[in-house]
Amino acid sequence: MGTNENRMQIKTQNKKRILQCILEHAPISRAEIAGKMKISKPTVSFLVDELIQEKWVIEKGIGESTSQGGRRPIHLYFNEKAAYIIGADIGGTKVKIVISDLNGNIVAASTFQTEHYLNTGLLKKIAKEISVMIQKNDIDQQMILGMGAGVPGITDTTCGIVTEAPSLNWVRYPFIKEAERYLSFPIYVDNDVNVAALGEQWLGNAKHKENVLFIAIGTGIGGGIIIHNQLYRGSISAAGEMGYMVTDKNDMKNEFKPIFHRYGYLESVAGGKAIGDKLTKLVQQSPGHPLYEQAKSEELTGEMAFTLAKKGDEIALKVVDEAIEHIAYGIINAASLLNPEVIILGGGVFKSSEFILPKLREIVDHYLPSSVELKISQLGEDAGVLGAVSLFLREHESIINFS
Amino acid sequence: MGTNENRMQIKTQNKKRILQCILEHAPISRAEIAGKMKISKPTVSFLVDELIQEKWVIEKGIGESTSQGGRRPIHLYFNEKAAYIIGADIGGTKVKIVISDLNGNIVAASTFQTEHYLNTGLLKKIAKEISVMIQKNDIDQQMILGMGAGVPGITDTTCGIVTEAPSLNWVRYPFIKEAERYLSFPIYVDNDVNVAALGEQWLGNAKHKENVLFIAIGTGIGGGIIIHNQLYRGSISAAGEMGYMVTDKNDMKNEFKPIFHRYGYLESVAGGKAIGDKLTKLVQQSPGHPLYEQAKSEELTGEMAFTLAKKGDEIALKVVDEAIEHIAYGIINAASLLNPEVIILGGGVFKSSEFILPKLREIVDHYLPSSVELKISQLGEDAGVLGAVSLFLREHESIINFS
DNA sequence: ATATGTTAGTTAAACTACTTAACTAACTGT
DNA sequence: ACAGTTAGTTAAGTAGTTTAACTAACATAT
Repeated sequence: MGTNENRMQIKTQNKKRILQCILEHAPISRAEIAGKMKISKPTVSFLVDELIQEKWVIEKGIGESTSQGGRRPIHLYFNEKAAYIIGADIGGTKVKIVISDLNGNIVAASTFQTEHYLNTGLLKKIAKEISVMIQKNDIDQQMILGMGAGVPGITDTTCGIVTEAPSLNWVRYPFIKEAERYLSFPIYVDNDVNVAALGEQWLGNAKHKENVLFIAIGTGIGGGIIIHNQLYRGSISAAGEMGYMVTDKNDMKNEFKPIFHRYGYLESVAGGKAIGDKLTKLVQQSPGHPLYEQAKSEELTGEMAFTLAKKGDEIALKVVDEAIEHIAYGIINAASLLNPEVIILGGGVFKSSEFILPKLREIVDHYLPSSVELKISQLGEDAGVLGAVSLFLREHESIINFS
Repeated sequence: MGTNENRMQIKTQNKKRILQCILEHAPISRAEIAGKMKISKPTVSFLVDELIQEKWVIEKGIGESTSQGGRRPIHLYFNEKAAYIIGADIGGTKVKIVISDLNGNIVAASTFQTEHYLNTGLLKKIAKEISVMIQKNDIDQQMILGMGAGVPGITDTTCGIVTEAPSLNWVRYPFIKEAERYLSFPIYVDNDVNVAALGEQWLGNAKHKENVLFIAIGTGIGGGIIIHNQLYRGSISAAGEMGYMVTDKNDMKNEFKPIFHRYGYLESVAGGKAIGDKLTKLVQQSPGHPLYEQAKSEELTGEMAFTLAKKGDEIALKVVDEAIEHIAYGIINAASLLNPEVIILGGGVFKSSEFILPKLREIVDHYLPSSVELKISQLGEDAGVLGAVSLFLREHESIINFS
């Protein structure tokens, strides 16, 4: 009957704030915390003692007195090894799983190809893989807090259902419900790009930025938006769908047919697949081109286009430059609207970042009134898994849940 | 020394939540509040009694028992007349001021032309106008909580400085500091479009929507973004600058020169001024056109273009249709990225909404995968002033400050 | 009419988690 | 060794909440 919510809340809240403070400013003393957080010294001492008992915090070493003397402070540290979290990046071609500590240090990692398990139960395989990782690394089962996962599709994060993930053949797939059949800890899912954005904000190039746009350019083009330090998913989890942007009004009318839903204009002219297709088409019309024969029998890829372009191939250069231009206008549009502190570029295409970034910057800086920081994903391949860990940390209601 | 912040906070917070609950669900009883908010009955009773003492809440009438009997509940109402707030919409051509009660009912309104007071102290005039309004309507000075204001320019809301407002000749104008010279209550400023967005969310077509995009198309084009029920201003207060969007890659390269800063591509092809200019140019080349002579001596306006287009004039129709197309692509781009619940169209151009809206809807619905609610501003001319009132209510730290 | 059950709102006591004030511990400099 | 300073603890007090038990006011059935 009734709840202690009000009374409880204030204590839990203070505890969380103190833990957050220790995490950010370690090493730090009890006295310093009391000063910073405007909580009285006895309260801080009491709550810190509880946190130490619960293993979230450790005392280690003592600091120096000031020049005016005084007792030396006891250093408090966040105990990053207090618990572990699983991060899973489920892609169309491969699945990446890590076990991470609370500071995002990867203590174990594993990868497998998606295709072999698409029909035989992907989550069963994931659970098995996790159990192997736990055993191999001799981790206490009890110390695993839970799992975060990123999936390539529209996800209803509140009920844990993947609305649509074409590359996994999932439609209204009850991800969390399925996962809970094999895994006995709490699980959270979100779109892979959103998750990657969280990763970059936690440990990458968007650290300490309140408003972030993460743009992933792989086969298609997607965006993850962080606003006021919070993931913004939109009214129906469709925020960040940059692939649907229109950067050329006339081209739009002449060539583009929005017949295939889930496939937007910008993707159709600047996505990885689109670049590959266009290259294939042009090379097929150019006898004498080094890939002329190859292009007759198979589709060339976007990656090939960038490799060729870097070598100075004119056809590839043309294809690539045009794609870059479209992306630049997409970025201008997004930045005009969102005015983020930083825009992070990720996804497969950006392995050629040294090649692309200067070109992008030139166009963007030229047309945008207020300049934006434009950076490449710092975590690269790990953005997904670490973001998944971050997702868990943010969503899970526990002492460790910072906002 | 030290603060009672922790203890105080929880009480104030509960009080605010209760007041908010009464505001939303009036008439409501103490018992109902206790149930809804999960606060114990004695606490609710105590806090409600305080709120009644402070005049925020009034008891009025009693409700019916349930069919199973029981004491009849006492109806609690939010006392919308507990205090009054000034809302000011400062435009390039006119200034509109209202005195509003706490529910946004306008109890007094006044308007004057901006130009006469641009150099002789706009804020002094505003203060004078307010004082006249207060006297005329016999309002107790003490009951005025403060003022919110919207200005047509980039505004640093944290320190109350208008960074740039071309139509007012303001550069780094210390708005709040100036205002406080003449007015003795707290004041908040923000960009006019942001403020209008707040207005629509409070009392207009965006009511109860968490994520809103307000697009104002007047001389230029601007946007106001509400995300997670909070105004999103961007990293340097430049969010929503939709005027800088690019909807036509080639046109961009050929014609558009971003020479004049603070003037974007989309504005340059679809803003009110741009429409007028284009019409003028085309009419000048069309001898026999009803406005042929007029166009030689003066610039035609965007409004004229719409009036003509509605009558079926082919030249105007062409100009207007092209602008609408650009705006539609702008909306598609914005909606792709933001996926808001609703997009509200406001600003001068949308006096011709019956004409424009169907055309816009057709293009947008055709190219956007997830359909968006596209609506005209419900508050119209009052969006600014009422939004300004809402701005005050949100920003001001008082019992009335809901989030 | 009266008894019974139900719901609204109040009162009194208990409890939680905070604060202040005064303490001890441990250090620097003269 | 003594004064001055800072870190952390202890003890008492306080604010704001809760629970439990109350009164008030109603409907329905006997």
